[in-house]
Amino acid sequence: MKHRSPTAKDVARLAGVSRTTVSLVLNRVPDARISAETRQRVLEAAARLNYRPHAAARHLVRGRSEVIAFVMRQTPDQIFADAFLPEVLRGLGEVLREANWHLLIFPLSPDQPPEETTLLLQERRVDGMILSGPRFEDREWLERWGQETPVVLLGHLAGSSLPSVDVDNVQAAAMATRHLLQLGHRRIGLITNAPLSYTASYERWLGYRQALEEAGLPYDETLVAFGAFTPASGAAAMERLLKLPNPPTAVFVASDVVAFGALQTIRRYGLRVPQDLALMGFDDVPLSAYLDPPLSTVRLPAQDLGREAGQLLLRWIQEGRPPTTTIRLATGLIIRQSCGAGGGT
Amino acid sequence: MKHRSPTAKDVARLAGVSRTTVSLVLNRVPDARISAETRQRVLEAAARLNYRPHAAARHLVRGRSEVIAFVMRQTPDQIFADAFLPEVLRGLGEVLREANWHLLIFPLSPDQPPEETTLLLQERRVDGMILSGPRFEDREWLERWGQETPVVLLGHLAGSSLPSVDVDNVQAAAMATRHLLQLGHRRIGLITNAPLSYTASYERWLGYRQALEEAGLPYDETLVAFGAFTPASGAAAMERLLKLPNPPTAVFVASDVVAFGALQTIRRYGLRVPQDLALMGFDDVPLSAYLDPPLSTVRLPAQDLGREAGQLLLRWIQEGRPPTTTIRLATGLIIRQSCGAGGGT
DNA sequence: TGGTGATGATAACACGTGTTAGCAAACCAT
DNA sequence: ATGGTTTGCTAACACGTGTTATCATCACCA
Repeated sequence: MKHRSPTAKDVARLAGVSRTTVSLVLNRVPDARISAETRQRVLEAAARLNYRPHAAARHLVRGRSEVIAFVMRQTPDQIFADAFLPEVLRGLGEVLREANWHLLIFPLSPDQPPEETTLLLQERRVDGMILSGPRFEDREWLERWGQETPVVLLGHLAGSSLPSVDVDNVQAAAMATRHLLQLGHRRIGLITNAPLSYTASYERWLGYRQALEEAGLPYDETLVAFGAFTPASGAAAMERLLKLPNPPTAVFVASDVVAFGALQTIRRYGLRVPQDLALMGFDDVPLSAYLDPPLSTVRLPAQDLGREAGQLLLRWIQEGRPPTTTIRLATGLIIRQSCGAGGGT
Repeated sequence: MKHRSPTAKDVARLAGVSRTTVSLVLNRVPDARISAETRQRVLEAAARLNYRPHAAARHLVRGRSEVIAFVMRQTPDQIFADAFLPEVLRGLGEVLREANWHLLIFPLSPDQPPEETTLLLQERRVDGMILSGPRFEDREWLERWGQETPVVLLGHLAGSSLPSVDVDNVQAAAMATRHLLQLGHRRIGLITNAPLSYTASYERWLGYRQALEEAGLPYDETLVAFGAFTPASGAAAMERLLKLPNPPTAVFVASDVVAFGALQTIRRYGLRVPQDLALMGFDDVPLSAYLDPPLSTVRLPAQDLGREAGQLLLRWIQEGRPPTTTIRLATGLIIRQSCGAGGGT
């Protein structure tokens, strides 16, 4: 037989007090006058019954679910490229656990309208959401909802006033490109991680240009090829670069996963990395260290991204007004062998 | 000013009927006698107000949250090895979306006691859970809770009577090993994906033995080395095998990720794959196709795993009694170049 | 002795929904 | 006309909690 789980009424009966008293004790209401002896009895009764308040009842009366949604606005391809998504969730999860909040996962592929997520809010299922990988098309919708409802962007959306957490892509891409420049390369190619309509992609492209400009080098459009999340796209992009009459001596691929495909093409052309062509990736996917040669790349503070996003959102919910902050986390350059500057084996 | 969201009472007022009628209409109660004209008025009012029932209120009165938990019982290392976890979530997400249920993510690292998840159930936050990567230590706990509360295992736990969904590891490992046998190898090594205390690891080891036995070959303990989720562990394991006086001519690595490390060691020893040593992986991690040489491996139906687990759990919840089913999904052999049977480039 | 606070606890309401029992009117058959 | 059935709707309760207003008791002081 199913055991009905104990309610506050049961605790009250066992302790010989009213249900109100139970509530006052267990919620530690500051200015409630309860004698030490009664308090003790209530606590013991609750412990003996192993009482836990019913989340829905609490939600109903308090107006808070203590749940937030993590909306994944990515194609399967992107999720696959986002190899560090589990890390993000881990950071986020830690923050939530400390606050005793919970996380609802809501996959929302780009062919679905963003309106579907508003159901979560209208049904009061969640108190706020983190939108991972916002898209340009979402702007109008966000503009309407973002003012009254807590939303934090993970990734960036140009022109949006919503608080967001992201990596400093421009700085990171510039840093990676500068490194190749310092190694003496003058013809440096770029393979993007995605079409430029994606903010992250655009910003990395910007960083690449910025580094070239600093070095007094012209921007050569033919040296830029476009990837689209997958290794296959990287393979095709690299092929285009290698077929140039005057191919680059180094290529910055703005995604490790795309770089895997690029590397495959390089091998197919019989070229050696880094001797014939230096390669630099982006993301520091866990497997990059195990490529041949190990891939130099840019490391993202994935766990911190999740943590910061969670803290920002909780702050908004608890304080009632949006923090105007935009957080940009710094990245780190990971030098391995593929760029030609590597140390040991 | 925050707009108070409309309740059923508002709809009732606008339609000029009682709240009860609104509820009867919107829930399509079968034997409720409502005139077509009234029904119409209610529907219009609800649409005009954009009314959505409050999930918590519904939950409270119905006794159902329509949320299930996905408990990730993995170390960070394992999650990293579980590169197809996003795929699992996608399959699961589709099933839930169709049923209008939701998914709560609950990370539970192995150093936390499983009891923590019971809070989710005691607070009635979820109606059931999918335990991904159950551990031996969880058995006692599952035995107590699993009888009264819906839990589906993703992965397998020996001796547990709970419904589970998993890959047929024995068959899969035997298939992989058989393939190497058919290529003429007689000294075939095994590098496990994890210690044998992990069921999946144990079963793959079993399949390996089974295939050897079928072929009339003795089981040679020295040819078995133990990995532990990471490439580094694979590198170390392979090193041990290569240092043998009579090393194997082929190695089955029961995890692609571990195989990456193994491959690195092979290279370090100046050996070629597959000419000097044939290699076979397991999991078909997305990047395996882009290794040098592309890794032959076993493909897991990740999306189906999630889908089946979701369906099983929903069935249990809706029918009120546990399905005694244990679902074992078949795998597929992916032949690339690393085992020496590969076709073109 | 009567008034004033402080102390300790509770009755009663609210949150928003699903559901059961019942009521009034209309309809039908005898 | 009368009694029974069907039709269309609603009042009232339940779910489990947080919170406010109120009540009883007792101590204290003038």
